[in-house]
Amino acid sequence: MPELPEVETVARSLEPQLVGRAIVRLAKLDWPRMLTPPAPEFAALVVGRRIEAIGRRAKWLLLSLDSAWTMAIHLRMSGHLLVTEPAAAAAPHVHFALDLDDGRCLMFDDQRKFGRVHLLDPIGLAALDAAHGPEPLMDTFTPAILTEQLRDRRAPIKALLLDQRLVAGIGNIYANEALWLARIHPLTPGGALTADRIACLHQAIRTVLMEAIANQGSSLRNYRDGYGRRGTQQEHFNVYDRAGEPCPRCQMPIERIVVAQRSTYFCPQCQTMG
DNA sequence: CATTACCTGCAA
DNA sequence: TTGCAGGTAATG
Repeated sequence: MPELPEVETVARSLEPQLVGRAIVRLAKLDWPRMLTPPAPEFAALVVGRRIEAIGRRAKWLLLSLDSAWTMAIHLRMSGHLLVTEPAAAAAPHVHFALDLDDGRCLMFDDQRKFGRVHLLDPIGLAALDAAHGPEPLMDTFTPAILTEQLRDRRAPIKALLLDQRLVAGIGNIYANEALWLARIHPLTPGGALTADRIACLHQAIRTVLMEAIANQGSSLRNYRDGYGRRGTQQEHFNVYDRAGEPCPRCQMPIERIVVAQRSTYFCPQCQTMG
């Protein structure tokens, strides 16, 4: 469910609740395959440790412990994290919970069980970092870098935007929204985009992600922040999940096609291949 | 490269 | 009953 803006919102909402807290117990684990390493080793490495900082890389949440280890959490499609009273860990989709030293509990609720929690040493953390492309909201993401990434690529630009090795953190919603904003047809081969269109796309990616963060992300089904609050960006979608509705720019009905096995929404009039 | 698998729940 | 859902890894 969450893309970069949602994960960023979760990180910011968890920070005041978790930084400085110590982990006192692995309180629940009813879906063991979500955890690496396995529970006994995991518990031995985290119990008694303090959470020093919370960050994000791509769609991964990173909890730095006061040791060499980092807890890396991926919410995948339906996961969310909450800090609340320990009794709430009994809820049916809470698969993992850590008791904290303030009497509260960090819990991972995940209906579809795709989410993952990994404990990484510095080498593992470096590998995670290296597996992803530039962060689109950092200065390292430039039109020149994007041009480099798209050179000679024949795949549709929509598919390329979902590839985390090209640019980190974009998912299905914001790929659709960024292409609409840049007026680019989702089937345009990546390598066929001209320099000015790539510059436009670069700016569009940053704009849609920053706007979504300002609205605490999009809550369609499961997404909530670390306090259980919904985002409001879903109220501002221009094309996502709006097949048949008029394009906000030209009134032509939005179309739905499938690209890279994902629903793709676009305006057939104002989004072009060239 | 494109399928398929991983899971559950909801709406058509 | 079928298809679809904010993601990615593992297969052909």
